Parts: sequence; C-alpha cells; structure tokens
Amino acid sequence: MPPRHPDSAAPARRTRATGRVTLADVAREAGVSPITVSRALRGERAVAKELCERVQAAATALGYVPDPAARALASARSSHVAVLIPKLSNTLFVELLDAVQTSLVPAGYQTLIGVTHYDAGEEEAVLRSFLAHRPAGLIVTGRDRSPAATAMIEGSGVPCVHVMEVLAEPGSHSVGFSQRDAGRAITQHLLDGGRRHIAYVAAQLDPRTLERGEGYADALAQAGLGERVHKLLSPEPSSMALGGEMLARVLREAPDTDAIFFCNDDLAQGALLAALRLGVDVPRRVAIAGFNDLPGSDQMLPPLTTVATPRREIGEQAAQMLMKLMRGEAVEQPNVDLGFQVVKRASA
Amino acid sequence: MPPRHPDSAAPARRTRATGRVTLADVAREAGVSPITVSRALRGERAVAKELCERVQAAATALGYVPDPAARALASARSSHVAVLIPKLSNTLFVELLDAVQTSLVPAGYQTLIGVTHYDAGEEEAVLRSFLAHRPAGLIVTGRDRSPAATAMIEGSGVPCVHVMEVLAEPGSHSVGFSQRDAGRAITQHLLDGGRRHIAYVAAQLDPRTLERGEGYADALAQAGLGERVHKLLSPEPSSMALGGEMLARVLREAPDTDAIFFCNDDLAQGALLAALRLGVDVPRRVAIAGFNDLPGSDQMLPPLTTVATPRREIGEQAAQMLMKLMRGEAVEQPNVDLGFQVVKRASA
DNA sequence: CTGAAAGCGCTTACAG
DNA sequence: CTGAAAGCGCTTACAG
Repeated sequence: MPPRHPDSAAPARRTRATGRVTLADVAREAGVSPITVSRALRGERAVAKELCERVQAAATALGYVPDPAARALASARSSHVAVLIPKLSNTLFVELLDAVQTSLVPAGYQTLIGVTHYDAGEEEAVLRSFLAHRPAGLIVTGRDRSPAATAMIEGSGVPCVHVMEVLAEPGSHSVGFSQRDAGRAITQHLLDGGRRHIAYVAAQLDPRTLERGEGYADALAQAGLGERVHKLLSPEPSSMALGGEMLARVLREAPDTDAIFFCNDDLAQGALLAALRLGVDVPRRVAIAGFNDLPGSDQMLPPLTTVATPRREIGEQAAQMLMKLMRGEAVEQPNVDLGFQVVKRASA
Repeated sequence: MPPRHPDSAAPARRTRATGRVTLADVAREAGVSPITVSRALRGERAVAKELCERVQAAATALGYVPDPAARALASARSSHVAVLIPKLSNTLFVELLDAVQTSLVPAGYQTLIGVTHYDAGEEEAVLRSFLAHRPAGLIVTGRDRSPAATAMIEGSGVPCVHVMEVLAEPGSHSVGFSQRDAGRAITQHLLDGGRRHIAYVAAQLDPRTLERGEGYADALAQAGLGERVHKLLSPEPSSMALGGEMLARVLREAPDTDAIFFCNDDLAQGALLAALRLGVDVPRRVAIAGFNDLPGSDQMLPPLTTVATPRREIGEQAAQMLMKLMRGEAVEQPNVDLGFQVVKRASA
C-alpha cells in the first residue's frame, strides 16, 4: 500500500464539508474577501468594477451556486414567494399561478404554492408553515381570510399583494378588477338583449362569486326589475355537471326564466351541453352567459357569451408589484384595476 | 426622561436577533440542552420520555416553529420536494400535482413546482436552480429529459421518483402505467366495435403521446391492419380548437376514416363539438375516442369514450414512495404499475 | 440517554 | 470602496 498523503496524518478535523463550491472558494480564486464576493454577486453597489469582474469570472470558473439556505439564515429572508390560492381545480387560479411563476422565476424567486380549499383553518395552517420559511413576499387571493390569517400576514412584515379584487384600504396592495361591476356589465348585456327574467346561478360561493351576484342585482334594480332578482346558490364545488343540473332546476322551478348568468364558465359550459341533451334552444328559449372566458367556452355550441377576466395580466402585474416591494422600492399605484371585457358570442 | 434600564448601558452587543423563538429558548424553558430539544422535536429516538414531554410542552407554550433555513443549512437537506411537470395548462398535470401536494404537505414537506414547457434547456435550468436548494426529494415526469438533466439528478444524490410511466432500469423508482398498452387497449376497443379505418391524432408529441401511438399501431398490426396505420401528428400544443381542426382535416384527407383515437381528451372534446357544428354524426359516421378522462368528457354530446388514467393515485403513491426514500427506508416495489381503464361511453 | 463544541455558508453591522 | 469578526438557528459528530 502506498504511504498515505501527509495531510491525512494530520489530526482529524471535525469536518462536515458538503462538497459544494462556497463563497470562500470563489474569494480565494479571485483573491478577495468573501464579503466582496457576496457583494459583487448580489450586484450590491460599492464594489470596484475591476474586482467585480474578477469575482464574476471566478464564480463562473468554479461553477458557484449560492446556497439559498445559508442566504436565508444570514439575511432572515428567503428567496421564496408564497402564493395562496383557493383551489387547483379551477383553471382560473392555475393560469394566475402560471403567470406569477413565469414572472418570478427568472428573477430568482421560488414560488411556494398553498392551496386553501376555501377553508379558513387550512389557510391559517398553510400561512403559518409558509411564514416559518420567511418568504420574501406573499401573494394572496382576494380579501377573504380570517382575522387571524390577516393578523399573521401583517405581523410578519412580509410584503403582500392581493389579487383578483381591487382593495381600497390604506396600505393595501392589490391587482384585480371589480367583480361587482363585471357582474353588472354581463347582466346589462342580457337586459340589452331584451331579457327580463334573468336568473343568477352560482356555486362554491366564495366572496367574488357573491360580489358578482350583487352586480347582477344592481343591474336588475337599475332597470326597475328589482323584484325579479332570482338567485340560485349552491355551496357545492363548481363543475360542468352541476351547471347542467342547475340549468334543469331553474327551468323547472322558474319556467319564465329567459336568461341565466352563471358565476363561472364551467357551470355555463355544462349548462350549454345539458341544453343540447335536453333539446333546450339556446339562446332562443333561454340565453346563457358565463364568467371568466375559460378554455373551451369559445368552442361550445353555441359559443358562450361571457366575461373575459385578465388573470394572466393580474398575475404578471402582481409579481412585478411584489418585486418592487421586496426590493424596498416605492409603488406608485398600489391598487390596480385591470378591468374586464364582456365577450359577446352566440349564447346570449 | 426615566433612567434607561441598566441593561441598555451594557456595551452594545452586535445583535441581529430576529425576534423568533429559537431552539435555545425552548431549551431554556424546558431546562434541557438545545440538542435534546432538537432530537425530541424531530422524534429522533434516544430521548427519555419524560424529557420529551417537557420539551413538547415548552415548545407549545412558546409557540416555537423550527426555522427551515437553519435546519437546511445544518443538515444539508431542506424540506423541499421539487416537482417537475411539463405544463400547467394540461389538467392532467395539475391533478397530479394536487395529489402530490396533498400527500406531502401534511408530512411537513414543501412543494417546489418547476414547469419545463417540454423544453430540455428549461428543464436543466429549473433543475439547477432547484438542486441549489438541496431538495429532500424530486418527482419528475416520465423519462423524457436530456442526458445533462439526468446526470444532474443522479449526481445530486437526491431521491427521485418518476411518474406517469413505469421504468425498468435498475435503481429507478417510478409510479405510472404503460402508455403503450393503454393506446393499444383503446384502439382494440375501436376494432371490437367494427371500425377498420382508424386514425391516431396527436398534438404536443411528448414521449407518452408517441408511446400511445405505438400502442395504436400495435393493435392495428395485430388485427392484420398494419397498412392502415394513419397518424396525424401536430407539434402544436393540445387544445379543444386544435382537436376540431384536426377532425375536419382527417375527414377531408381520409374520408374513409371511421374512427379517431385522439391522444388527449381536450382534442377529443374539441372534435366532438366540431362534429356537432359540422353535422358529423358521432359515432355513426366516425367514432371518437380520447385519452385521460378529463373533466367534462362525461358531459359531452355524445359522452366521450376514453381511457381513465389514475393520475391522482400516481401522485399519492409517488409521494409515499418518495417519503420512504427520503427517510432512508427500503422500498419493496420500486416500479409500480397502476394500470388504466377503458371507459366506454357513447362516442365510440 | 444527554451534552459541549463546532460547523453549515452566507450576510449584517462596524470599522477603516 | 474593502475587510475581519460575529452571528443567523439549527444539526452533526464526538464524548461520556
């Protein structure tokens, strides 16, 4: 056996080396101190240009990748952004998430997804667990959460942007649109088409769904049809099958109905398909309108009239706003209304 | 002004205290050493029962929440599980993700989602960034990745479970089903129904889609219809609108076609709707079959015949298997085949 | 079964 | 503009 290398005869060091290339390695390679490397790599100013380049070169040469855990521990702030959404089964939220992620990932942030299932307890648990990770930022859906959850967010000091609704509270940050105005607009479209017995059919019943229902009632009241308000609300999760069932139920219980505004496109798509099965003529017998303009709505027979909502733009702009907040920059417009669009197709 | 508290006269300590309740606080409260607290809370054996309870009580009393960053830094392993999926716009992957998350979160793991957009470069970039976080585990879709990405995974030593396909390589871990067998089975169903001019229509063209196409060709060959293989493959992303277009194209270019197997239900749903618009009688003129049994397929007119795939079970079992691997436990069956089910409805 | 010491890989807060 | 020291809050590796 060849003699062992002299070093191995040295007193065993208590080493837990992970084999990673560290900041110290880069510093040694570049011939500067670790702090200078840290600053140069983060682009923190006050590092001489020449040193900066030397550090960059060394980091590249060694294939250095910063350790997020060490960074988080030292700075008391991670590179995570926690995103809280109610459900993954609603395409709307998946698209929102996709847009947020697309904006955040290239900037070096990691998205942590929390699904709350519209449940206050679950939301608090998720929030508690996320906050332990000291996220750099938070994106939450709407304002529908328990006082406890709200207190946790505020107490954490973590920058937070609300999405889907536009808030007005001082100090709040939000990107969305007026659910109520949107509900009113699509109802107005139905009224403009001569409909006078318009029902509002909703499921899931989250706050936004209820706001759309208020917009619906506003429009009827404004048209002098206040006593015609007819809401069919189901706490069940939204689905195409449920939409079909609710269509049948409305037509049975209120045969006068000449138009239905469904709170979400999946219900409306299901209703359209059920109408086809049942031989109900849409829009002649009953006009059908949806909400959100989800995938497939333009393919229905007849194509679904609905409200297009800018969830991708909401996700992008919320991410941009949050990045400003995380960098400590000023946000000139803290509550952004991105509007919506009534999409007139053949079903109403 | 009242005299300041004596303590504040002490030489300014260089403190960066975050205000968090730490392990040390719990140790002090319980009257034991921090290591004991660490061990008791992690459930690592070799802690006296009495001490264990004392520690638990102290932790609860102080509202202690472990710091994941410190934990990750000290143990060289985070509580993150990275999940790589191709797209968020395919419901299939969202459901898979949902199932994984539902299993992992209660066990204390955080899910990090990486969307690869079926792009090797993006997958490598995402992987590199995730691996820097020293994830405790990895879940990846299929075996479709570059050699570089595969090398990164293996080199990292992070436990990894593949989903959607069943692998056979020694040392691999996977939960899925045979895409090829499934493609063969649904084609066989079409053959059993007397169809003899069956086309396979696919988009996106990921490896699983191609495997289904091979299963389709297998079935035809076995029926002595090898020369009738007719594949229409589009690299475009899958969508309902595309399904409608492809239906029209097949019927125009190959009027003999009496059945179409679409590689995914969104295409098939679009085809069904297009058939309705065009007045094409399904299944009389042409039978239509899909794949995955996505939401809405049972609501179509006619209801869509398809292959139900167990993505939720795949997600759950992959999570369970991964947890075993992360705990260093043995996995008795490393490659699990969960099968599939041909769902016979009215469209074929 | 329990603990004192060291270390994980960074950044903060001071100095100069 | 640059650096030496300390510390972030845990766990590992040794001892006893």
